[in-house]
Amino acid sequence: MAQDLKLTKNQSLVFDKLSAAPGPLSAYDLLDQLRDQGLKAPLQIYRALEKLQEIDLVHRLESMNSFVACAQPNCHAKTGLVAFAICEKCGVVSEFSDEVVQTRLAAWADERSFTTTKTSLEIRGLCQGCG
Amino acid sequence: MAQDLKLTKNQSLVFDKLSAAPGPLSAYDLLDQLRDQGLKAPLQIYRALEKLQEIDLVHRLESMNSFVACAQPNCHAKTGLVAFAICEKCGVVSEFSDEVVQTRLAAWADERSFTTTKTSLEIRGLCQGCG
DNA sequence: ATGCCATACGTTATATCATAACACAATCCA
DNA sequence: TGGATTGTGTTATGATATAACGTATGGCAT
Repeated sequence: MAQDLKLTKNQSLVFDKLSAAPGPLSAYDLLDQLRDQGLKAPLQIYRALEKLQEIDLVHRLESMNSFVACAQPNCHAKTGLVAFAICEKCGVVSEFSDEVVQTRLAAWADERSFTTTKTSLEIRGLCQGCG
Repeated sequence: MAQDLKLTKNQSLVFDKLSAAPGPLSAYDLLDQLRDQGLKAPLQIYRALEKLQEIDLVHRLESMNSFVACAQPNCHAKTGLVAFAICEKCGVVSEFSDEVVQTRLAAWADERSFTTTKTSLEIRGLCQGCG
């Protein structure tokens, strides 16, 4: 509910749902949960998600086709690297960032004149509680 | 065509196609290309891919729902970390591995008693030729 | 305010990716 | 040789994502 200032109605609905959720949600999970508020079609969700990702309020988890609210808005998205640890049992996602990894990958890219636009780093496994 | 020794017919067909391809292929790309050889249903492809991934001959690119043959079979899959740089223009995928990144992620996990089963690391952008 | 432009919205249809469930065949190996 | 495991073929269905179209809304320069 925080910085909804610039957000449109659909974007706010989607962001608020994601923020309140205990774990990642798929686009269709979101759609199901937002039918009450008048959303009816997948595109309404996907468009909101697209915008939210652009402004780094939401991240997409590539390995599970789902989405999470950013844990620290305006924080480490700027660093260019956001990483996730995903518990395959309880579904909890931990977002983190690591300078060393980031630097290392930047060096790899630089050596090869590779221009990075987006990096996704996802660790799957079992969290402390579930392991 | 290399170590097909243990592979079944479908697995070989899929692996050979992927090995010969200049870039990643989706399951349905593979299906289209293998209809001549008698494959008819998506499941035949997915099952072969599943097995090939288990034995580390094939990797899945999470960020694009497609698959590549492993560049160095029996090599850095063992290290527990395989990374990919994907050119969004020409589609070329570079597979690499990095000890430092791997160590760093292992440390992160260890500190939190997170048991890693699989890590995916994908860098998207433009390769030297396309940048 | 008026007009323009960019962005967002709503809707229908369709494309793309992936698995469930079931029956049968091949292979391993005790 | 027979039981277990793994692979196969097939049909059906589920899940994820985008194309294409027209309308509406909001910022902002004139």
